[in-house]
Amino acid sequence: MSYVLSGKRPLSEATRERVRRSIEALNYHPHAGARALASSKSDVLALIVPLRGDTYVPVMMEIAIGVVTKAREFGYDVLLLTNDEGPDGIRRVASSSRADAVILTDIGMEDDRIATIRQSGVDALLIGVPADPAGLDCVDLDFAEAGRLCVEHLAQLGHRAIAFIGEAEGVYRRHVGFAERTLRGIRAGAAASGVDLVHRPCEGSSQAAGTVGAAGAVGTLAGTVGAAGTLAGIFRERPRTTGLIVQNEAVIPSLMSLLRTSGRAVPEDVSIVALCPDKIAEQTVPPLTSVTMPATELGTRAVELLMLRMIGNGAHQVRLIPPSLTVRGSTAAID
Amino acid sequence: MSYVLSGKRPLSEATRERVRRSIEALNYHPHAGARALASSKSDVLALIVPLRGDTYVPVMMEIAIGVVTKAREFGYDVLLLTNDEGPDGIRRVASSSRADAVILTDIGMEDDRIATIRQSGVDALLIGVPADPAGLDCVDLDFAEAGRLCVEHLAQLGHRAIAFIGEAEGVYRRHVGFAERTLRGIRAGAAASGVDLVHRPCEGSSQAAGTVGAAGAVGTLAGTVGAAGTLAGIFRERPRTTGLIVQNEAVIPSLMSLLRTSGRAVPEDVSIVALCPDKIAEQTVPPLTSVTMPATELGTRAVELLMLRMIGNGAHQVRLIPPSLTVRGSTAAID
DNA sequence: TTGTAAGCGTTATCAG
DNA sequence: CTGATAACGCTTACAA
Repeated sequence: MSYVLSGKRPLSEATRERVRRSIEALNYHPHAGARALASSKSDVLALIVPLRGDTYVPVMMEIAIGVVTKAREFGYDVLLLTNDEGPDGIRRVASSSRADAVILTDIGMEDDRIATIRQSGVDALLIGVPADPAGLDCVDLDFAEAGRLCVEHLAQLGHRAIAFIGEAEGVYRRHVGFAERTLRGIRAGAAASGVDLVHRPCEGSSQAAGTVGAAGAVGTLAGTVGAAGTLAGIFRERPRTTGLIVQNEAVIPSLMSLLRTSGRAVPEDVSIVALCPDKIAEQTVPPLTSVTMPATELGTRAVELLMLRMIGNGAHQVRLIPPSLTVRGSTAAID
Repeated sequence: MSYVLSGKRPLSEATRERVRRSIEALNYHPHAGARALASSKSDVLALIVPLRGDTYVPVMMEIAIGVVTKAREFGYDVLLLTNDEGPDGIRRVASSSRADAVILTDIGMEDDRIATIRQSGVDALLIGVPADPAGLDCVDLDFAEAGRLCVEHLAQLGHRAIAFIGEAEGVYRRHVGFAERTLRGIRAGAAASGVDLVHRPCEGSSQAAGTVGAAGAVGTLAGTVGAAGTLAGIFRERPRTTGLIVQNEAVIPSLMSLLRTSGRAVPEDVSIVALCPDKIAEQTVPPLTSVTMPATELGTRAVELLMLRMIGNGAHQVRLIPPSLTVRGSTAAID
């Protein structure tokens, strides 16, 4: 017997010890491949991350760390795939038995990888929620509720005109779930509180970001608007705007600079609430009131749910993590 | 024969076609485990990333993307490990043949994982350079040269008093290679140009970051200093400082804010040159003159070199990527 | 409680 | 050029 039956069947303490010694003496190490072959389990999870630049990177990394750490606790290793292989990547690792299950991120409302998952029957877990999550396991922050929370906070402080500075335009065009849900939540919140709302997508990327003060034109990508342009536009169209909700973490620094440059003090003249990891929120001056983006937790929960599913747990589920808003220095009551 | 000998030996067009049909008909997919067992090659690379918070995350992520993308070109998959397994992680994947080689990041001058690599004889590639790279393959940005470049640029613009705002103190305590080399390069550059230099570690993390303007004390971690404290200290001790070199990308936003708050204009009163990814440098207002951190390239080069080694390429080597400085809006001549 | 042997799906070797 | 057949190292079912 290949010894290390690690509890698979009753063993006498005698042989158990005998085996232990041999395993030491021979410096024995089970061969992962052989094991996978015989047991038809690879003990590997595949994590698929986007390689696009318009999704905020630190969040992805935190998710990955969370996934790897938690997976190890269950004895699994994690294979990292980028999304440029598309649905084929999933097929590849699944049908070659390189991985036992896949974890997807950056889920679109109508994600083309979902069909592949349904067909191939791989165990899968989505970090994010598609339009139709039937028969799928998903984890995500409750973005709609998060959005609502932001508006509510601002409304309670007396703000009547609010602008939502969202993700890059491409994100909405791709119908990425979290972006759409946030927007929906914010709109609902605005309607409920009766506050005036505008939504402006905003590029987080380089060239379009901010060129106020530097020589040069604003916005390099045709039709897209960076932080500078977005902000200017907002105050031009709605001069009475006093509340800002920001989801695109990449523009936060520019935004703060631009506000100061244009003579608007935070939070005296304008309040900002961000939807981002706490780390980011705490890093600015003043620190930002924010709804936290619990990236690591998303990763760990993903693995936990996936383990349940692989154990054969019955019902598929969409687990939404309730958002929580932390008041910091960037929001204040309006006079 | 398991058919798909993919060119391993001469085949007649006849059988080749016969095989192709069967492979289609049976929806055949080679089993990775079986293949690994028989060929004793897993076609997997292990990438080990730190999970510590004081190393800048976006850089890690970019490296990972670079590694995965390039690895796929060679038909390899990438296993993601965190460094909390330490040397054991390496041993585990190597001795179980889960991976054919490992790529290490966050290399310390005296990295304890190096001993493990030398002993176990795994093919390895370090992204970073330890004190003694003999017998090892390494890739890294030439940080010493990068540091020198920063000083030189500032010196040429006429700055005589320069401050280097470095990584968090813990990074130096751990003797992380890149941090030490940068410092060395900067010191050498300062000596060569005869400019006055001070070096100040700076926490990039949350609480210690900046509390100017917000109620509360500065610096939560005993003995460490955040952006606010660091900056204040610099101008208190050397009021004539006009040049800043920043390596800790996480503090850049706070730094810019703090400078503005304290009434110092960039680049009129103080020039800043950063050592960070272009994306970050372009995102601020004004955009930062910087020496780029070619993270993706580091990842791709790592894989390329590793492939050479696995092919059996002879000599070990340390490949240093020459740094390049891009002038943007944050540096100007001092009258 | 323990030994034995039959696969698991490839690759590699050795005759034809 | 091609078809068998023995490894590869482990799991697991089946006897003992």
